[in-house]
Amino acid sequence: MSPKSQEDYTNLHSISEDEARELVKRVPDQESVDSISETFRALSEPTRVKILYLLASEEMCVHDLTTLTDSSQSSVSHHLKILKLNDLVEARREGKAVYYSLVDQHVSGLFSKCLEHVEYEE
Amino acid sequence: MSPKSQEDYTNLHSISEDEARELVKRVPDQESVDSISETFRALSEPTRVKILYLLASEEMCVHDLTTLTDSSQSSVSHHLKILKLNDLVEARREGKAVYYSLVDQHVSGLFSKCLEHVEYEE
DNA sequence: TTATTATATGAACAAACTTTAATATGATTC
DNA sequence: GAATCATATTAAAGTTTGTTCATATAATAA
Repeated sequence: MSPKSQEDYTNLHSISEDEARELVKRVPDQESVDSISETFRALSEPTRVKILYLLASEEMCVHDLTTLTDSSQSSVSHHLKILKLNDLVEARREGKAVYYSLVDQHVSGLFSKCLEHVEYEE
Repeated sequence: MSPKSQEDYTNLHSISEDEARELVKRVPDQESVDSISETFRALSEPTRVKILYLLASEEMCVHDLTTLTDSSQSSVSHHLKILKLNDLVEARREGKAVYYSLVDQHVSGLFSKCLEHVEYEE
């Protein structure tokens, strides 16, 4: 798991100590686990999901994102900041407007996978 | 976006009204957006991420998940409940123990995609 | 039946998150 | 430079989330 995690695998019930060691190897280290969960957290809010779906097609200014997501300007700005901090979107300024776009295409992949799951739940 | 969302696309800045209508069609309806963000929320906590990585290999009882994630029994139970409510894991009882396992393989796919992104950020 | 083991649940508290309102900053136009 | 437009930031308020502690339930063993 991580260098600091305890490694006392005596007292396991459903798996052996050896299995435990193998399984734990397949869990990313703590830093990666934290990055993964932070990324998912950035994707865990409806307005942010909408923003990313809109940006999946093309870049857009904040004003238009505000209109199309039916949220307040301030709220959209806050959400964009969170997405940016997680390297999901990037911004470029052109005159008074700031245009946001997706950083990479992994996001779209994540959404497809997530939709597959959601639809699987039915 | 959703049947209830406003559809006043006059006053857009960076895209045309027609583009707006096209883009909005590509955003899932509100219910799907909510499901997607809820699923991501379930994945947005480090202990839950670890649990899912462990279960990706094989089913496991709560006690062993508690040991391997280095969390308290109560905390793991609460997390498992959230994962179950989101149809990410399922449980079967065998004697005193309850064994949890992944519901489907989409989760592993989601993790790979997310790791790709996290590593891309570097 | 009582005790023990494994897991789940409920309440309480702190920490984190989201929204709003007000204001600040940056860029353009008059 | 003053006014305006687009976006960002800050602080405050309300809400949600995660942990812990205590306790409940379920199954088995003594």
